[in-house]
Amino acid sequence: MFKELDPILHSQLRLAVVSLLISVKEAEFTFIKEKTGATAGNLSVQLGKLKDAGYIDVTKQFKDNYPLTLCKISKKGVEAFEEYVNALQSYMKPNTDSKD
Amino acid sequence: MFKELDPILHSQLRLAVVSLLISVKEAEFTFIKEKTGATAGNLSVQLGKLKDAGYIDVTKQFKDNYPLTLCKISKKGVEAFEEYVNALQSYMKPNTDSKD
DNA sequence: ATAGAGTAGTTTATATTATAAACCAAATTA
DNA sequence: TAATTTGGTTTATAATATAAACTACTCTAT
Repeated sequence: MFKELDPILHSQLRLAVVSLLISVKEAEFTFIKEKTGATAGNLSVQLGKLKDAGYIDVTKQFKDNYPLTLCKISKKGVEAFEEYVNALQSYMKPNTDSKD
Repeated sequence: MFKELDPILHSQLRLAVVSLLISVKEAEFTFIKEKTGATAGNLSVQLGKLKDAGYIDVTKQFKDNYPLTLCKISKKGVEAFEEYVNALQSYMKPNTDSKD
């Protein structure tokens, strides 16, 4: 009846990050922070979880002497997002009676 | 850019309950338990939260000597659900560039 | 050269949430 | 009348999310 919702994506911030990365392909830590309105600490933790899950690739560099964290969505991340969106349909369209 | 997701509904079980109640109008505790696959304890807690939020109405009766808990979606619940689904669109359709 | 403020994050501690286990009250069955 | 079952609730614990504090630098002004 109701599909499982990937717990990695069922988090407002992580979902926003993945959603954002799907549209922009690559983004800096601070850019994501601004767009999502997250605090740096929270974002740091959630990016770590997305990385651990293999949903994003994180590369750390230096730019103009400052540390720079770049994030990219992975194939697995795109697939998980699509699957998550698909699962949500089962909650949003309650009367799609496909024999439970 | 990303809309807030109502924390009351941003829970797999509570969302399933509300989704279910929107389609059936009224349901018994055990029916909801079966349909959602939740444990009784968890369901009891989450129904309490939905009730406290005013999203559902809970009436307790007796039927054939046994206690019977009936749940109905409220107007507020329907509205919150619609608002939640609407908010989700901002995550699912990342390129709907409506000036952040 | 060094104190103060700013950048870019990470770590840690705390609050919140979800879940499971234990419990309660009554009814049914053996 | 002693299990067992029904229909839950409460409580304890595990998992998650978030904020606050901290690290490690860099830049600027004195």
